[in-house]
Amino acid sequence: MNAVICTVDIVLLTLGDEGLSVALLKRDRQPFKDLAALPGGFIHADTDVDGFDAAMRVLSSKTGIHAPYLGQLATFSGAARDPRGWSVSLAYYALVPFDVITGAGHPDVKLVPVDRLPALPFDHAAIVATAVERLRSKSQYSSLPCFLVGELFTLPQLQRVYEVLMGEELNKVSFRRKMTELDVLEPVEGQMAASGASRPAQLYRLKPAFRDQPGLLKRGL
Amino acid sequence: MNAVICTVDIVLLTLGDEGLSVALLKRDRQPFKDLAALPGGFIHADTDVDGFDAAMRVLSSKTGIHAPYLGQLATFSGAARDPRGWSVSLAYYALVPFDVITGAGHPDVKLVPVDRLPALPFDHAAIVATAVERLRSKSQYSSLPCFLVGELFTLPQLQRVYEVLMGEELNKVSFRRKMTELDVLEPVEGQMAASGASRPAQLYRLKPAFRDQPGLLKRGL
DNA sequence: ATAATAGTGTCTATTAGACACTATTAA
DNA sequence: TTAATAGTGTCTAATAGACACTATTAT
Repeated sequence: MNAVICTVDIVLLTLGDEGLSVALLKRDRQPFKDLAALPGGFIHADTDVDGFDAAMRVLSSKTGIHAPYLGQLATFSGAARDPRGWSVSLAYYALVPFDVITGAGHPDVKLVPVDRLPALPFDHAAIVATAVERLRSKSQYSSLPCFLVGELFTLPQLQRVYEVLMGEELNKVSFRRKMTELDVLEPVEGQMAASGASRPAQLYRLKPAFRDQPGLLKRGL
Repeated sequence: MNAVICTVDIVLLTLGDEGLSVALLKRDRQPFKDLAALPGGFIHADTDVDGFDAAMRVLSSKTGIHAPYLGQLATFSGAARDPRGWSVSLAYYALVPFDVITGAGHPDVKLVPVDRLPALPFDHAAIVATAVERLRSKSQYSSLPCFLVGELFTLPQLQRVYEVLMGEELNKVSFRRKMTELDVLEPVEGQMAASGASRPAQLYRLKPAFRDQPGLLKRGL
């Protein structure tokens, strides 16, 4: 009755010069050996506490990255998605600042813009699409995009992140009102970001209570 | 490496006189035999196409009910949730009009208000809580609650459903504006609902395109 | 006619966006 | 000083809610 392959797959997203990108890894075993795919692996029933724990293990062992945000995405399952048999993939999505990936210096990790994906094995294309959709949706009404910037950031930087995710320009006054309403940021006193030949911007960071999970707005934008 | 129990559990929700309620079934086997629990069962890797297919099978075989809405909720997993070992439960939630459950006449199915749940086996209490939260959240900005009323309904009936789910009274004019904006309903010409000694209300039904999935609002409420 | 609830027109309050103005830096 | 971008005050537009009025039924 039961002969199900149980795996975890991670959609590690970041925002770089080429837009929203996903981390892909060359597969080191069959099936689809040597193809670029999502970082993933089997559930280790003897050592993993639960799916989230397995996701953290897979993410850090395959990429060396500790993401500030890691959340359950959805579960992809069925007889057709893996040639080895009926399988379940617990898909998680992680958000991480660009320089955390480049800085981790894992040479196998390739960042690929989500709108220029190569053909992916299994149903990984659908998993990535679901993750992107989830991130874009949550960007409408939460502070989730804050996990794509570094620990310290300015409001103009953050606004540009929101704008890329939402695919539209945002009103500066409204955006700042919404950030105030979200109430997840605190200014870092005295510090300013060095920009070009213009006024430097106030630096902010996430309030401690929101470093692991986003804050939510009543009304979006 | 793999010895994972793969199951499906269904949170079947409906709206009755006692408020939002969940369908529980007396377990017919160990563990927790004879305790009330969510309808669930093992994945049948030899016959189920995928998790959704397994959820439909479990729902109809255990309760005899075909729900107008069935969606993936989340996946609950880990070493501790099932005494038999490391397990994965693909949790789905289903919405169904009250009279579909009572009319199906499955005597084992007990409807229990979600705010007066008995102690439940496994992590079923957490699964139900997640489903209720999801439904309440989606009620803010989608037509999901429409799946809790019958095929034909009036706007005052639907508004009462939204009010129960959201736990607050809604402005009649605003509610109707939002329903118009959602654009998922069509009036059933000529028909009126028989009420008491007052003006009968126009009957509506879901537009065919929205009979399987809800419509969404830009701005909530 | 009266009571009861459905449905709508319209005014007011709240929220979002446009726009302009001041602030602060490098060159 | 100018150029460039940060940050804010304030007016206008859009949206949501309050309230009252008309509509339609049973008694």
